[in-house]
Amino acid sequence: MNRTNNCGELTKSNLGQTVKLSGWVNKIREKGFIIWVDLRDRYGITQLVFDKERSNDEIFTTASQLGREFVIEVEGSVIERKSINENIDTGEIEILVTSINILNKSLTPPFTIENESDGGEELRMKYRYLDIRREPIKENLIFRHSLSLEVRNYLSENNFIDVETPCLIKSTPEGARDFIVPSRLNPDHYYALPQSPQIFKQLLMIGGIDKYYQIVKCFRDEDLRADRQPEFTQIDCEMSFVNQEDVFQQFEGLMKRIFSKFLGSDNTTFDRMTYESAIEKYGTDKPDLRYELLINNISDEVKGKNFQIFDNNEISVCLRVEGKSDLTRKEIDEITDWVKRPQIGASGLLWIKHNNDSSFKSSFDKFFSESDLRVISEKISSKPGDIIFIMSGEYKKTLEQLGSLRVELASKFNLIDQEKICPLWVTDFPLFEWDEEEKRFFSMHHPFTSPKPEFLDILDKEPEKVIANAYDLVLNGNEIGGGSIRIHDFDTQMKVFELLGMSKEEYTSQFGFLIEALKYGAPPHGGIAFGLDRLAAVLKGKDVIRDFIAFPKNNSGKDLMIDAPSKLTKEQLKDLSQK
RNA sequence: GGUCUGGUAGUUCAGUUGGUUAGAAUAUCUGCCUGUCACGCAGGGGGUCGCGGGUUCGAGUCCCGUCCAGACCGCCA
Repeated sequence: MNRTNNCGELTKSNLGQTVKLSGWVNKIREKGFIIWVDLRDRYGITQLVFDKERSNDEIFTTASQLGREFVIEVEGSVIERKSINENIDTGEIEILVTSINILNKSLTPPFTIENESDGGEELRMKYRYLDIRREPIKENLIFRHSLSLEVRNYLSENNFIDVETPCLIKSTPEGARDFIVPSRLNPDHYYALPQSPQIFKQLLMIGGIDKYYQIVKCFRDEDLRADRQPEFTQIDCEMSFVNQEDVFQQFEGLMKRIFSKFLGSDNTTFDRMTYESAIEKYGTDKPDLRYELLINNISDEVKGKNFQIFDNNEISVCLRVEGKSDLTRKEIDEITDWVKRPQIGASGLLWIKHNNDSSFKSSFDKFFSESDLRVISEKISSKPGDIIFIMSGEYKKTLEQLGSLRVELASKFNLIDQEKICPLWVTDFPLFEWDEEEKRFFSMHHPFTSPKPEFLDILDKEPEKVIANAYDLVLNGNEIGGGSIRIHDFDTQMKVFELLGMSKEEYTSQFGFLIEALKYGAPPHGGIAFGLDRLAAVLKGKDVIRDFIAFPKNNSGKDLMIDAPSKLTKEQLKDLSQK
């Protein structure tokens, strides 16, 4: 059975050797007297040749009966090709087959097993095992392996140890919806699958494991997106006796190693920005710094001209797009329609053209004279040839809408330098977020995030103003990781639970074990978690994480291949004491 | 929970104002082919137009409902 070589390695240097290969029939080309078969395995493609002169009849007949994706094993000699195929590594040689064994037949696959498959998403997911035979998917899985190996090596070299934490844990109401698992032995009681090993890693710190990591599955029962799966993998890390700066240094090291190994970039610089200025300048907490296109606040400049939109709104902000003053009315209308879609929800879009002849033209000329427009132009340093898009409205909403437009315009006008790598620490997140519906505070990160010490004295009085020791790592506009310095002090933790509207009974029953643990010498600690699936996709410049996961779920959380989730039998339900 | 887009041959898609036998490419099958590698040439087979109802002389096309898929909003501590 044993193959002597794989299908990706034979070259001219192997000429004359007798080899044995195994694999799948990728493609058959028949020309009457001669048959070529592209044999494919994980490592590549090798061309087999059968012909009426050099092969015996039996072998030639067998070859003529092959179909796509048949699994075969062949023996033969490595010979030089008469015409070279420069597209593949083995293109200089072929195998003149002397014996062939069909190990398994195959139905004709429902889509082509090629780099650019003709198969749609749904089919590829249903027959994922065939999809994985395709080079791009296979390469993604291999890449993911290399990435996670590199992460393990770095963390292990830096004294982190891999500790496994349980998957059947306790449900908590805070945060994302839990996936629930009924307990057969304890009727009416339920486990939850972890949204992250958060509390366990903190308990490991209290247990004296001062540097922990785990590449771990996490589960969140929320709606999916192209970059979000209900089960996903985190690189989960925690360290004791550290502050935010220590965490940054440690994980910039990890990222630099990854960028160097996988992107060939040896001197990436990490920017830093507070949450507040990210929102102000980019309208998002995950700015893409590969292009400029900053948001400018022109509220002061535009007020007082009797133009209601500007006068009555909280904020007026603009984007200056270089060299686009020649956009037509139709093009501007299209952009306006884009921001007015319900997904963005803007009520409109105003514009000023800074024409090439230095004159100005705007969509609100009725209210603004040329010199009024010049004031705005000077404020944001526009140049002849630029166009300025303006939105007005409520503070955060408007910034976010213009932020969405910023991303859209960057891609529409090709402003993104794909070669750039722009990692950014976003820092100083608020500790709490006010929820208007439930009329209470929620943790912006999670309830174990520590407030910055200088805000401790206003924690009670003005919780909305408290800044947390929390941070995200953003790469090219994607949130690839996030973490915080945790609360290690018993009193502060109780205070935070109370501010979240929890009674002593509630937080004791939900997090009693953690509160108890904080009383037994909890060290100061903090950490970070990276989304491995997303990191892999972002490093490869892809938006969709599904193809970096061997067996992903679809848009509605289903696995189309195994047909999950599915109904249970009455017997199973009875066992679980469920109705 | 919501918005949008799509569902026609194994597959990817086209299908005009509602009008003859629903097309193309590719895959598949047969024959031919003395060096192919997106091989080529000739021919054949292949359709519940997602499903249900309605309008109409007549529906792939229009209307209503429903299912499925994808993108997004809400959601994702």
